[in-house]
Amino acid sequence: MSSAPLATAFPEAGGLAGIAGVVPPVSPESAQVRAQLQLRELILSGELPGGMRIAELAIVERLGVSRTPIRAALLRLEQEGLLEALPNGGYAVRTFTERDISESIELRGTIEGLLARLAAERGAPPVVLGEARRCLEQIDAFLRAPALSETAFSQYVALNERFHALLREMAGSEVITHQLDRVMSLPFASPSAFVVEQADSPQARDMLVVAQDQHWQVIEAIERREGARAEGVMREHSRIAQRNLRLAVRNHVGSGLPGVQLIRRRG
Amino acid sequence: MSSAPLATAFPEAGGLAGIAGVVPPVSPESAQVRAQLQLRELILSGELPGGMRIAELAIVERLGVSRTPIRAALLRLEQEGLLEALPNGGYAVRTFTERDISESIELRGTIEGLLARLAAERGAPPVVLGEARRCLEQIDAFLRAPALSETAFSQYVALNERFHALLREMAGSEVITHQLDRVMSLPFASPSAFVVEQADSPQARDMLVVAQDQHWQVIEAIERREGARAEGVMREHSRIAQRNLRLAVRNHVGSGLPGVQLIRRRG
DNA sequence: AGATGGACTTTTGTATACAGCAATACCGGG
DNA sequence: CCCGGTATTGCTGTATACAAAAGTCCATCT
Repeated sequence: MSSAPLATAFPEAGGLAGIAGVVPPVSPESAQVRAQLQLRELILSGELPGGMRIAELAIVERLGVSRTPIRAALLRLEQEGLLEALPNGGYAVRTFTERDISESIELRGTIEGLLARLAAERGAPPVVLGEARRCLEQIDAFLRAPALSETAFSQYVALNERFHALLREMAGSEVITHQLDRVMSLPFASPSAFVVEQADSPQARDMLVVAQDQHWQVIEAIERREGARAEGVMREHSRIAQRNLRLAVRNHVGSGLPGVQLIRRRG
Repeated sequence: MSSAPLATAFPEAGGLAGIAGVVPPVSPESAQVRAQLQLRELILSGELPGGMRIAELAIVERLGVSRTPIRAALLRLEQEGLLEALPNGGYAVRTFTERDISESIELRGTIEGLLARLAAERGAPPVVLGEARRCLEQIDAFLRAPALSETAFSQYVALNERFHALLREMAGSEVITHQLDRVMSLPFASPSAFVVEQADSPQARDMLVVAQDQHWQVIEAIERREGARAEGVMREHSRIAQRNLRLAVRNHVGSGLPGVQLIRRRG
């Protein structure tokens, strides 16, 4: 607190960090981005529990950066939906009811449906379609095995996200894609949010088989210019996540799942 | 620039404002909010034309507030979609193609459709339904006149927005409503964006009659728990805005419409 | 005892200084 | 005349000082 003149000697590490060593010099990004990432990490890991008031100075001490980048990070996290602004200044860690998450997923499915329909109606670029097919073929290869290893699952997640990204690209709509990104930044709204959680469940593979079939049907619908079908399939596709959400909440699973502590019973 | 020591003598007005009188002491809000509102105003009025790079210092001089609240305002306007962040720091005023706007409207219609469906499926609170009916009856009263005055139009706009707000309330979904708000903050995505523009058109009243019919049909669908119908009507309802957009662009109308300068030919 | 007032503390809002970075312009050499 | 390198300038990122507002706690008065 009294080492002000020294601070500028550590411009990259910033403020107390270089002195107290509170934070290892982790990433080369700007302090703002680092603060944002670290804060998100702290929230999702449960160290900053849902409902807790966030004071800037506390974060300053914790992350070893000055208030300015912290404020920016807090603002961004608020826009992202992880924090809520309190009436008289300051922020609190937001909590989510099961219903909130369910609605996020429904919204995600609706927007993905819109994108799929647009892709079908306008026609998707053949290159992207080709990439999507190849992506799906890779998933097919994974699913050929009767049981899936841990790593197979995480690779599925990667391919799944890639496929969804390609789908967004097919519609060629910057505006809608951008808004979809916003929705997916909400906890658990992303397509693969609960996949890993179900990895050891006996029906886990079957669930993926169903999802993968929907992937193929969407591609087919888009190629055949069947807009309504493409939209419908994507909406239904999102409801797999709904089921997984319900399972996760029922079974109290998910101690390993980052962010579960933010789920509040009753809303 | 050189009056630094004096600045703190004008805490409320802030910095240069109290000295140069660049800005009348308009509102009692915080400097941040004021800056955000004024900046939006400057952008939508075309004083900061589309594509223009925004330097913080320039805004500081213009608004007479220090960099801190300006930065916050810029960040918020970026999230809002009016500015885009440049790769090497700083912002530029975003421009929109006709297609961008069309997609914003389509997205708005899709989300409103989702909300209408949810309201129908879950059942809307009778109180809100009642308010909506009364709102629509007021619009009916306006439309009884064969031709509409300027003020009648602006009152229509107010009632229209109120109706759409009530519709959002019916679904009772905070998450989705919040995202819809985000979408509607994009220029021209709001339900009444182009209504006023068509005020002097001969078919103006007819357009409103059609829109008002859709309003009633949505309410009826929600009351009868007809989810798919409610959704479909709301989607189609948004396409009136699509038509108005096309008209406005074709006729080069809209010199009075705030933000038209942001529409870029070709995308 | 309870309420009320006031001092104190905590926290955010705002202004501003400083450093690094990037673009640009200018100058010298080929 | 053109090219390359360097100085300059302007801008953002960061830190921090200061002020105002909100909350807190205690003492005093009713």
